[in-house]
Amino acid sequence: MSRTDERYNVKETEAKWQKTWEDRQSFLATEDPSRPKYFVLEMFPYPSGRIHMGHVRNYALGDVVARYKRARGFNVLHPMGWDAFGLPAENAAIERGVHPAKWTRENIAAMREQLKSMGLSYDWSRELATCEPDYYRHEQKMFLDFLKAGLVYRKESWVNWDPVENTVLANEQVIDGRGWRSGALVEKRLLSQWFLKITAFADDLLDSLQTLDRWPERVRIMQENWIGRSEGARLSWTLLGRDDRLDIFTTRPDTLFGAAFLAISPNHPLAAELAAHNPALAGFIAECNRMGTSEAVVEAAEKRGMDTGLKALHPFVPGWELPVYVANFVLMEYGSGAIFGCPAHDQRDLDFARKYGLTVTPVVLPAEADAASYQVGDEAYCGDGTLFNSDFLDGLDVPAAKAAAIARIEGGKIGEKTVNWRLRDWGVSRQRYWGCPIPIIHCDGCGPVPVPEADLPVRLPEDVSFDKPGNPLDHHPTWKNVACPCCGKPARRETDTFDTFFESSWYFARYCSPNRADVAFDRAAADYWMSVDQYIGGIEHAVLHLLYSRFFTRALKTCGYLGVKEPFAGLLTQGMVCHETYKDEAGAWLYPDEVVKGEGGGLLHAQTGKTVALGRSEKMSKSKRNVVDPAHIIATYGADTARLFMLSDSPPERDLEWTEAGIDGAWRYVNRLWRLTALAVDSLPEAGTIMPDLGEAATKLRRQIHKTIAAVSDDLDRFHFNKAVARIRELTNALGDFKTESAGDGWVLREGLESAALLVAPMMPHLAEEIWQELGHPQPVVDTAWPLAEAALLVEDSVTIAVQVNGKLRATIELPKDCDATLAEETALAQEAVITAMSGKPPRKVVVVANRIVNVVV
RNA sequence: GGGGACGUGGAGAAAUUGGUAAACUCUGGCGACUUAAAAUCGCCCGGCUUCGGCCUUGCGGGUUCAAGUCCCGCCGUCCCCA
Repeated sequence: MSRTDERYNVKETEAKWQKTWEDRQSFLATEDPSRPKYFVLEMFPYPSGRIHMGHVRNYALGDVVARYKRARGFNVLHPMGWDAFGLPAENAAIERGVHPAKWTRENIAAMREQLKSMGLSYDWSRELATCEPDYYRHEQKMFLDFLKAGLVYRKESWVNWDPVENTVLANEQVIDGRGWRSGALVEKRLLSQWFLKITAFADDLLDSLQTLDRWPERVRIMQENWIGRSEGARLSWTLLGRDDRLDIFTTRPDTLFGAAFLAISPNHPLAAELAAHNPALAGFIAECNRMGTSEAVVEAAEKRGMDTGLKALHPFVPGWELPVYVANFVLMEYGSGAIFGCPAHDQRDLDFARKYGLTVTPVVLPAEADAASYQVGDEAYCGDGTLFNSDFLDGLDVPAAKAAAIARIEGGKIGEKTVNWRLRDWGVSRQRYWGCPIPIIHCDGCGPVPVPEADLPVRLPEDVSFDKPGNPLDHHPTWKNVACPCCGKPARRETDTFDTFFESSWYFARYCSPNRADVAFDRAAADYWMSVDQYIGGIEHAVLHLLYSRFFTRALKTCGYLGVKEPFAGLLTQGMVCHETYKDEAGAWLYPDEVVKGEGGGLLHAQTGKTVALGRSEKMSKSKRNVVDPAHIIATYGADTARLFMLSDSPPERDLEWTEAGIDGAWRYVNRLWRLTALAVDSLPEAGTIMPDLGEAATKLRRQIHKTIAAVSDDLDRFHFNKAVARIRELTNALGDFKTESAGDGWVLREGLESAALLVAPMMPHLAEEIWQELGHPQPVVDTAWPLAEAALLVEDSVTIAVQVNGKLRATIELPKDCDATLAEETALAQEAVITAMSGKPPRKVVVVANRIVNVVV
């Protein structure tokens, strides 16, 4: 049997190299101050039980970066772990009677095997799972340290309460106002909850975005909007007939002379007070509270209000009384929960004024408008202009008027310039079992008391039952009954657990010293590895996870845990993996493997033979059944093929279209490169032979080899993986077409195959190792340095230049590189096609761009 | 409503600072090998053409010797605030 008849044995080969790497401990990371470090991290998965294509893409991308940086001489840290707390485990417990801990640990074991089959270069000795006490004990300590540092407080806050399940629901578990499982109408309840003071760092979280120059612009913009800094003024108004005053926040103090009303939130204390004696108002407030209070709902809803009968006195105009409304579009959480309305220059205020017949006085005059005739119709004017109708502000532009109004406010001691934030403090209490216990004990005498550090961790009891609705920690017979650490009297443990974003806010740093039991971080190790040099994951975490982690890192720095304040120096947000969708005649979704191609090219149901309707390509999701199981793909084609497909065609930040044809194409390439090597290897000179004299064709191929090395290196540096793949394929095509006729030819072919193996190794590590070994190298690729391009081969001595006449391509000419402009011009003008195109006219101008183009203008 | 991204062949996509549009791949077509098929290999594949060329990067303008790339105005799709 000749070697060409052999097939590439994926299964054996991939298993062999995975074992080799493991035996050699190739990816074990240790601190080594003599080498530059590189910390590359992919967002750790929730252990749902099986990996999906999104994981495959994420981890394939990360592994390319890790292996490439390793080959380039960096000391690489590339760890993996499990975001192991969360609701699905509790759902499994309720639905299938399996304990969350068992369910989670089994899922982790299954997914670990799946990840290992991908051949990823993780240091598995650093693996962590957030549900284990040796992980979460440290975050209980952090919480207590944050408490000492004044970064934690307790306050009452509204939650979604499911009265049937006796439990709190996350916003996404409330569908059309009802609990997702029970279907019961959700109630709002006030609960005492713990908050982390993320707003204490609002300024720095915003300003430091500018230093994150290796983050995508759009993620920075999203965070900027989320933090939402706005400058304005706090202003307190006198209320007629009352001793107290009403504080409002405004970003437009310049428009105070256009004020028509004041409005307070339905949840404002003043509203509650007035409603006590006013049933109509109480009814209106109740109605407002049935509507959601999110900004989105408020924006969309009709602007409605009710006059309280109260009057407020204008701060600048004696005797000017304004009505005070309760209005549904004023949020208690923003500013002070009260505003003044200037209808002419704010759309919401205008809608409101028109509805309730309030006066609309314009005070900002647009540049071209006439002061005498200017009026505001259905659209408020929010642009720049000159103040009028405004007493001491008349004639000023908007910024100057703001400053002048604030100066007058401050002078009168009725308010001050202030900055307001959209960002709210982070409520971390969850009324859930499967999470990290909050280390607090409630004592009737002493109040909430921190668990003494010596008693940490507060372990989650495993002997719980999910028979009853509600939080199992609450109805555990003994767990919550403890003595107060202060007075020793009977007290109760906090039964709330942390939001699971808590665990993911510091896991990256834990990888630096995951096995230290006594401390969360070994300072020397953390100082060496942090920050993460490249973080890779989905755009869906652009705001919450990334912002919480940035906050947490700052809080940890404040408490002396870490030396850095930014967790992630570089960020790559990958696109989704999409697939076509299919529906049968009844309109039910079909899995891709239920669909076959018919004779005429139409789609048919594999079993019934009935027509299948093709839908648009969408993100793979269980509900639309447009999913392909990575395990099946890897079992059939191998990890390298799956990885190659993930990296080919689309740039990483864009969505990727999964196709059967595409995976076939990747599979063909794997075999092609293998076959090319297997076929050629016997006729090649030994590895390490000195370069003989080369013929013209061999020299040309060498140039291409070294240009490819340079280009692929550059592509990988910039995460242009699809371009890198294209260039390696181009090189492979050239190697396949190359005819070896002399010893020199064989030498260059070897150089080409070796280069292809090394270049492709970050993407297809198993195949690369196999080829590399086949080519006679005893040392694996994983311990081989990245190839370097010979600079002399990157420069061409002649270049092809385009010749245009009036901007239209007429000829191409071959010229020595960097040649004289005169030579270029003369050669260009001598071209027959150029002469024809000029049709006898003399050139008016000739533009010569060296090594690129000659443009003749006639 | 506000903020952002994107729009290039039948499809995914390439195209340093404005400088030869469509690299690489998929699909499709033709052919070779084969008893046949698979696999593999070779050729073709934006449109029109009087075979000289002409047109073509969502649409309409503009700047420039030169625009996929820059500017202005539209249209469409997607994402975030949610």
